[in-house]
Amino acid sequence: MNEFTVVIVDDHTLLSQAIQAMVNTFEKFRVLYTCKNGEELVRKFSEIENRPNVVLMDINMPIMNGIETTEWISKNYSNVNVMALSVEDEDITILKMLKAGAVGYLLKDTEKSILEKALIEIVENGFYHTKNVTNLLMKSISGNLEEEIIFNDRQIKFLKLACTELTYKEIADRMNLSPKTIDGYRDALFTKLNVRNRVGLVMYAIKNKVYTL
Amino acid sequence: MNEFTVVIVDDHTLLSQAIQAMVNTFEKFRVLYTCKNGEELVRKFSEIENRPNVVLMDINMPIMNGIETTEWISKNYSNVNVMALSVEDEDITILKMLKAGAVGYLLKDTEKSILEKALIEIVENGFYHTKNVTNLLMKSISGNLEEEIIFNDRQIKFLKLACTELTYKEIADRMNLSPKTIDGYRDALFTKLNVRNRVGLVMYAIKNKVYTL
DNA sequence: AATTTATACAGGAAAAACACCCTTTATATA
DNA sequence: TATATAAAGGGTGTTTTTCCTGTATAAATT
Repeated sequence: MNEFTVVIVDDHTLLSQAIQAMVNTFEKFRVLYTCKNGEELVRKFSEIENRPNVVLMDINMPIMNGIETTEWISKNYSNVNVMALSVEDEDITILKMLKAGAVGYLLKDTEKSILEKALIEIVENGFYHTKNVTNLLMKSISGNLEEEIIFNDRQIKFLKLACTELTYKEIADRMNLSPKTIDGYRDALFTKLNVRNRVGLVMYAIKNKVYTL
Repeated sequence: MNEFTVVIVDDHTLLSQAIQAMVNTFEKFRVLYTCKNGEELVRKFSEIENRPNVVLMDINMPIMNGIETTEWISKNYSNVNVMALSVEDEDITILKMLKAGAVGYLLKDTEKSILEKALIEIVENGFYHTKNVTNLLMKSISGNLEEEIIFNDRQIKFLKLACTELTYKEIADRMNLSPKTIDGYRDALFTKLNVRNRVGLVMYAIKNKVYTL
């Protein structure tokens, strides 16, 4: 009997267990165990000999998120297939997961039958891509994709503080820098992010999860 | 054979179907059908004679959200029990659901066994409250709870515009008001929301979903 | 009829934010 | 070794924001 094994990583226990129940109804698949976050998966991988064929990976998780975890799996267990299972359909997030090594990306509002089909495709062909993801990949190779903006540590720290009610002077104090330096940081980010004022910074930070509510 | 019926309302199809599979494994319960949002539930309630004993209700949904839907059910079908099933553990949200008539509030990171227990409690006793919810209710009656802040239409419009990169002068234009009036709106909200500056307004608006990203 | 309450708006001052241009000092890198 | 390049920060000026106090008017209450 040819049965494939699945591990589910999601911090929402109920969803995790519900998906488990669902996957276990699929003829060819069986759930080995579930994890609440990436850290738990790393631990289980070292404790348990039996490695799964497929990992169903949520992205937004505390401690160690889906992208980091996928990178870790790709690096250490390249024969384990990771399929992302997320509510986010932001291009950048999807690309990050694919770059991290995910071989599929499903939204949480897909049908049961699609999940089964995707799992089968993955174990048979090594990947499953929806139309959306394929289009995204096409956009990506043709360069029609705004590339990810990279920040250094200080910029991130500044951006986070800019999302508080502190004045720039107070931010300078917190970062042990001259207010003039903060001026520079701000102006550079205005240009880089193409925004006019602090509200633009705040919105960017929130939308791109630099600042978490 | 004494079987209770359940309806699931959630816009994430996969979760919806997975919970369905899970609930169907509970001895005493059977899922009648699932809905993607409140509107669909209203339609199904009018089309299908058989009404469920319990509705498992997500809160964040497009078109008609969990709170509105719960209100509708409470008003029109008081014998149908609504249990909220959400990722949000904000006091205000929970209270809104309870006020709307929900007889239980479970977070999505609870255990399968808790869900079953909650369902049994609800059909047997009419409610199921976790420790968190009970504590919240206690806080509520003792008045140790910051009450919900109410805004009028113009304040909401202003608050939304304050979340954009427009200056107050530009906001005044959009609202066909004098910049000085906008000054007044702003200052009143600063006091009301207890914030120092525009970032405070923006953060409040986002956290309380006055402004949607 | 008198009083409160809400709404719109004015003037003015001080603080903060924004814009631009320029210098120094490391650290790479061609 | 000459030359970028990145990071910190000074100078100056304008605009915007923030914080006051105060007025007028209409609607709602007492």
